[in-house]
Amino acid sequence: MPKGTRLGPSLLSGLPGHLATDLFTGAKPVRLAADEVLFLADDPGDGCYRIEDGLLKVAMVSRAGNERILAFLGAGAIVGELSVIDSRPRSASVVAVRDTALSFLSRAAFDAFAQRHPEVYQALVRILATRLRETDVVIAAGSFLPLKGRVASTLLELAENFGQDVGSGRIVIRQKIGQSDIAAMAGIARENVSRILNDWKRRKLVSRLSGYYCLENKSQLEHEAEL
Amino acid sequence: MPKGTRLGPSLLSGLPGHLATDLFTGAKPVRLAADEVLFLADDPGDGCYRIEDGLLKVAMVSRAGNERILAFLGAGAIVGELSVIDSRPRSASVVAVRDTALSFLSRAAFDAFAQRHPEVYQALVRILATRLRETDVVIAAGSFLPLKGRVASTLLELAENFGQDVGSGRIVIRQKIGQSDIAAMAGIARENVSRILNDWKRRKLVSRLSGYYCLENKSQLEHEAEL
DNA sequence: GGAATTGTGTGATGCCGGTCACTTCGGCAT
DNA sequence: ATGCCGAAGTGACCGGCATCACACAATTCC
Repeated sequence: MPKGTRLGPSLLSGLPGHLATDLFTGAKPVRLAADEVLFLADDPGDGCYRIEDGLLKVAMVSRAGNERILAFLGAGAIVGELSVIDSRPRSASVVAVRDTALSFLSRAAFDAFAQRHPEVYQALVRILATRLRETDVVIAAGSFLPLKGRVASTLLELAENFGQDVGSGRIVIRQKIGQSDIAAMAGIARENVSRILNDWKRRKLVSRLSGYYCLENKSQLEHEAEL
Repeated sequence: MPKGTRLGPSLLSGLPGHLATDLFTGAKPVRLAADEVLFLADDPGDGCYRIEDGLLKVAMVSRAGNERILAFLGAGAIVGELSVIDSRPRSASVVAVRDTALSFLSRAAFDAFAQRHPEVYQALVRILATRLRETDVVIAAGSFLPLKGRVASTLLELAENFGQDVGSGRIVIRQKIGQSDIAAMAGIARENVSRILNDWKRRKLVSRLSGYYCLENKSQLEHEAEL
C-alpha cells in the first residue's frame, strides 16, 4: 500500500495557525452554492474572506466573455485581501466551484485587529510575496512557452495545490477539473488541451483515474514545461 | 507656456518618506553603469535596494534568449524585496538602463529594523498589493488584447510612470525608450510595434517629440486598449 | 565628417494556434 | 435500458502575428 495523502502546504496561501483563528474569530460566516459568485471584478470591496471549506475560482473575464482563470483556492486560503489593503475595487472575480463555506472579515475589523497585532502584516507580506512569484511564473509561461509548455505548467501548478501522491511519483489531482478549466488557466483553446492531453495519455505522461487527472511522470512534464 | 512637470506618484512604489530614510540610513551605496546587471533571476538574494537615482529594467529572460520586461523602475522605487521577505532566489533579472545609484539593505538589517518598526510591513503590504494589481493587468492584457491593444496598454503604463503632461492632454514619456523595449513589455515582435506606432502617428494618436514618444490623445489610446 | 553601430520602416512568407462544425463519449435521471 | 445533455475528441480551415530579409534613418565615436 502506497504512502498516501500529503496536502500541498503553503500553496493555499494561508496564515499561520493561531493568527488565522484569532483574526477570524467573530468573522461572519458566509455560504455559497456551486456557481454562485462571491464578487465580480470592479465591485467595491470592503472586506476579505477565509475559505473554511470548498473551492473557489479566481478569474478575469474579458468584455468578449472569455475567462482567464488566475487560481483555484481551497480551504485555508485568503481571498479578497487586496481591497482590504488598498481600498480599491476588486481586481478579479471569484466564483464558487462547489458549495463553499467562508468567513467574512470587514476592513474595519481587520484594521482594528491589525492595530493590536502587527504580526498579521508580516504574514500578509509573505502571502503576497508568494502570489507575486506565482503570477510572475504565469507571465513567463505566457510569454515564452508554446501550447504544450503552458499546459504542462498548468498541470504542475494544479498538482502543487491539489495533488495527492499515490506512490511511485504518481500524483492525482483531487478535484473535478474539466479541460475547459485547464484551457482557461493556460490561456489557450479548449480543443488544444484535448489534443495535448490525449497525446500525453498515449505517451503515458498522464492518465485519468476515475474522473481525475493523474500525472504519471512529473519530471517528464517538467521537461515539457521548460524553454 | 504649459503647466509642466508632474511626476507619476505612487507608481514608483516607494515607501512613505520618513520610513524610507530611516530604513535606508546606513545602507551601503551601490553604483551601476549603464547595462550593468544588478542580479539575475535565480541568483540567491540576501538583500534589497532602493533606487536613489537612475533607471532599472526588471525582466525575465527565456532560455531562448527572449526577454520580457516586467517593469522599469526609477528613483524612489524598491527592488529585490521578494527575496528579503521569503529568502528565495531572485524572481527576475534587473539591469541598469543608464547609470544608477542605489542603496543596498541586507536582509539582516531589514529584519532588525522591521523588528523595531513593524510599520514597515504595513508599507510593504501596500507596495506588494500595488505590484500584484499591476501584474494582474498585464496578464489580462496578454490574455484578451490583440497586438494594438497591448501596445496601447503598454504606452499608457509608461505614461503613468514616466509621463509628463505638456498641456492639452499631451503626455511625453521622458525616457529614451526604444520600440524593442515596448515590444518586450507588450510581449510581441518589434516589427509590429513599428507598424502600429506608425499607423498611430498617421492618425495623430502619438508623435515623436525630439526622440521621445508623446501621447497626443490619451483617451483614444485607452479606447484602443479596451476589449 | 565619414564610418561603424544601433535603431527604425516595410514587404513577403509561413506556421502556430484559434475557430468552426461535427461526432463520440460518459454520466445521470427517467 | 433509453434518452438526454454536457464534456471530450478530431478534422478542416484560416487568420493573426512571428520571422526573415532587407533598405533606410539616426546616433555615436574616432
